[in-house]
Amino acid sequence: MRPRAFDEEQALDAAMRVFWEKGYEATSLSELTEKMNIRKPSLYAAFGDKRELFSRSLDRYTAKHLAYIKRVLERENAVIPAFRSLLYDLAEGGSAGDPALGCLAVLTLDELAPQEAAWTEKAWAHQLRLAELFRSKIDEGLQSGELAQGQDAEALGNALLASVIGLTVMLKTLPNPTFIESTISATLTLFEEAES
Amino acid sequence: MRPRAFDEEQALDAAMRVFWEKGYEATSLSELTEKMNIRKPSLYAAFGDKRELFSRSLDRYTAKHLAYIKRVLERENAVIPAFRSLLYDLAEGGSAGDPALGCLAVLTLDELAPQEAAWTEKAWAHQLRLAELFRSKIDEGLQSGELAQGQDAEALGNALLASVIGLTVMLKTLPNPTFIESTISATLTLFEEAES
DNA sequence: GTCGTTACATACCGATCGGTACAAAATAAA
DNA sequence: TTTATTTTGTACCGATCGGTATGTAACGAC
Repeated sequence: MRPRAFDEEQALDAAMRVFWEKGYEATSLSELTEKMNIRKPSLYAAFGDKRELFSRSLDRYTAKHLAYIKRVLERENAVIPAFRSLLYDLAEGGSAGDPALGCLAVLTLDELAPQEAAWTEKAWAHQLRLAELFRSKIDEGLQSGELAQGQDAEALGNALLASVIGLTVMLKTLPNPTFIESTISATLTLFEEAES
Repeated sequence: MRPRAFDEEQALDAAMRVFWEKGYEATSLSELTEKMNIRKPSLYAAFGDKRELFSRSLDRYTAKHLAYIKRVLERENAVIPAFRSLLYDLAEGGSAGDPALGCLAVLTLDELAPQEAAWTEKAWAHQLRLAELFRSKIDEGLQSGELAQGQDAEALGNALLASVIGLTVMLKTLPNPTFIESTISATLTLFEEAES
């Protein structure tokens, strides 16, 4: 009967951001309630416990992240420029504008792999969706003739995903721009035609 | 005057292993003392606090890891087979024999980047040493004629490092072998000659 | 207005966290 | 054998952890 004094999605966004910055273990309820600007009982009433809150944060993150990657890949029709655009976008911090933030799904894989199977499965499923996205974009290039026949779109997509993950992790330390630049340009040579 | 009842390096190895499996935050002193098989006062006398113990564990890890990578790359004279060997070795769990363990240096970058600059600098310095190792191996291939001239050894090394990091993270969820196999084979096409 | 219900803030819970005081035990030097 | 010194195990410290009991405030229904 008494209405919520806070916006649930807004609070969830704040929680997602904290988990994104610090990971699950290093995030305390005190910091969560502070950044979400609600008190603990409200948090527990609306989201359950810390684990459920993280789970919902991760869901929200992967949904937004997938949409963001899809959007970036669609900015360019041609495949190689599209991936070049994606890689440079990531280097500049992607949707959040901060390269040092990294990726919550990757952090979940890395930090929580041994201990929380359900979460790492979520995070991995997200990577598989990205791989599928990559593959379908590459398929477009194969059909349009931009890419030479004989390349394995799925394998290439997987390799690009590995590169994206690796690059994302490296960016957390803000390496110098020439390092990033050279890494990206070499990564894009994955698209060069293989001479069987 | 009273001698140590435990071997310091052995205890440090045990600590390193726990941090490696769980990360810094999720590792408690209780678990450390249990796995190291020493009591807390002994731990603090020998290693300082938890942070110093982690720091020494990380140093030990990077030293061993660098030596391991170097060893693997030297197993094959030719560059491409050497990197193929490295990637498949990682897929089978590397020196520890467990792919799901991942890499402590990568985990440090990912988990501790915002909060502990000294550690992430150490972890990043390690990645730079790996990149340099990759570059010098690639240079060998350029000089021997195995690789076509005109390739940027440093850029290629960086891109391979990104792939290795990404692959390592992916392996923490034990994806199916065909996924890994296709990722590796596509990654190795980085060595295909670029047609300027 | 009154009532029923919900969300709110405060204040608290046991458990565990990282870290230490202290005294017994073990050794090398004398 | 005594003594000085270090390590050891136990038992404990304050702080913080995730999570909750409780009473009050704010609304919709009537």
